[in-house]
Amino acid sequence: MKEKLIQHIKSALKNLGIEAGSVILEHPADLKMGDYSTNVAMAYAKQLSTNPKELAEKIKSEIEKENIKGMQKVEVAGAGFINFYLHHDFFVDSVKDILKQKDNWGKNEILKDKKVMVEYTQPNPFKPFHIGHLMSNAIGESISRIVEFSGAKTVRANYQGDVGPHVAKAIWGILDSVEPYENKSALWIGEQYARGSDAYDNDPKWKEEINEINKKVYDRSDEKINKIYDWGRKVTLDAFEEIYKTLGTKFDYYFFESEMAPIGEKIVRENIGKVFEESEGAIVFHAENYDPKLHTRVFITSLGIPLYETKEVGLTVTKFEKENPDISIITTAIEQGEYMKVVQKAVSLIHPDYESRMKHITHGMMRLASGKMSSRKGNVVTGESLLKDSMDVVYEKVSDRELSIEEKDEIAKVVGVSALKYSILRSSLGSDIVYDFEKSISFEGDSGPYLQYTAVRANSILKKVEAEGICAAYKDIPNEVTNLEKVLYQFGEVVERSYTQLEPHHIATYLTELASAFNTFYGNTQIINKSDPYANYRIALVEAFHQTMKNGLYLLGIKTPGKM
RNA sequence: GCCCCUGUAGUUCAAUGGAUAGAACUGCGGACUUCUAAGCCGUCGAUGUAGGUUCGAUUCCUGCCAGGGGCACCA
Repeated sequence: MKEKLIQHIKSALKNLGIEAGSVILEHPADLKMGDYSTNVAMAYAKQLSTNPKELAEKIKSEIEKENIKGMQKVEVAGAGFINFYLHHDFFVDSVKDILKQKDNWGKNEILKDKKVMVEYTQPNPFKPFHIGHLMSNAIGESISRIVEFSGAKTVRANYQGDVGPHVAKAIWGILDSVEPYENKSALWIGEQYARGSDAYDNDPKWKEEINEINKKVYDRSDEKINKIYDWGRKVTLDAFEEIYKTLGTKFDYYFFESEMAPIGEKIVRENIGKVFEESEGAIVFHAENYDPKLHTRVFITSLGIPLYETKEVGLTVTKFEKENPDISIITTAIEQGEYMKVVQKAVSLIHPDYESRMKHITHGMMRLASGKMSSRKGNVVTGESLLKDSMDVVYEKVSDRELSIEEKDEIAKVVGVSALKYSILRSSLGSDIVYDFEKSISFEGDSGPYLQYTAVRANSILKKVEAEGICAAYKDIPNEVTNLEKVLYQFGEVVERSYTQLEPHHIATYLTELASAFNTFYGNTQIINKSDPYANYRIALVEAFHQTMKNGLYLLGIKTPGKM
């Protein structure tokens, strides 16, 4: 409808002798002011040195001549807004359409035949999976699904730091531990990392030991260290895999720093003199020569060790060579922002055709309401513990319901994950998220569980309807159009907007509005009522709502439970 | 010092240059007791600051203030 209407407005303008570049069509904040609204009259009034209201009236009569299907009336309001009111048939048709499209409802073809690679999560073996990884995962998974809904083939990638000082610190802790390591968990390895990290900062002797281990990890010259390394890498990666399963992520690629280092190093060395330069014994990139806002970074140290920058070069080139994506998206915290600009500039000089295809999405950092997180103080909130706490709260809430233990476990998992994911995805990506367990993991109001709960209420109506053998029909339609209908059809537009801005929170905001509209409808209307001729249409409406909520939650990476 | 991000109600967040700046939580006040009350209805309450551009600015530009991040061998 939106595109069609824009075309009609453009041709109306053309008839009036105005060549319109872009036409802005929006949904008025208040549904009373129409279903769509445009400001073109105000925008072009000056150009024609005419009164916006008069121009609006002219445009209105041009549009009325067209007799657009599904349009009930056109009005001029305010300073010169043209408001469009859709016909009841339009809403009924969109409900029908939703039930026809089912799981495909909301998809578009913006990225038809395109391939998009999304890299996210990036936890490091030997270190805990912390809240930041949870954030990146929630955002990256949602972006992946939004891109998928926009018609692209999505390739999910994870990039993990399996070499470097953090590994040496953990191994130092493991070696230093009096207990045998063989049956220990990823959690325990995380604790050893914290001890090693502490040791590194507090005693030059230990620092020296850890540096020594780091070298051995690189060149694999020490049998004992190799054994611990292989064991620890597996244990932590397996633990991450469990978390991905809970979160609902399945990666197509796992890239490791150990593999990217030699690839990147080769590329960097081949481009010395062209892109990179030698300076004080190190290989550096003077990005400020290309963009004054960027800065110089070291890519290979004076000791010849490739840094993170170099590995990133290797990773970027590897991604393009393996999959040749039309768009390559990376999701990380904002702290990587400036760094990434420099690296991407360097890559662009080597491969100009990659430049416009690389996108870096940054999100804020998650911080604790009660002071800073620090691995040394031991007040790190790991992703696992957070997930577990959230699930425990849900389990407690459903404990007295008549459900089997398996059902309760599943609900705890699905709703617990939802509470967390929603609290991350509800806000735009720019700002930090202050994590306060009591407040941030909310189960009422603006929250994931609220959306799920609303879907569950709809689902139980549908289940009952099915049992009683009543079905959806469009024969008798109530006179009044509900807000629910006015919100439902907008879903597809919201998905498009989420993609063009790469902002999942638009979905979250929309779903909350949708749930609220449904709950109002639910509270005021008895839906199952055999003596009510409108009952069949209302059932269709409930079904359309349930489908839309389910598809929307999917885009947030959240499952829709049947009961809760 | 330079660069990037962010400042909206008591709190956590929305608002594609537009109409009376929306929600949620909290506070206060209600309804029904029916298909799940994790729900519904009402109410109190906000654009950091000073300019500029515009018919119109929370949104764009500039200065200032505040918070976070980054700036040569960590990742």
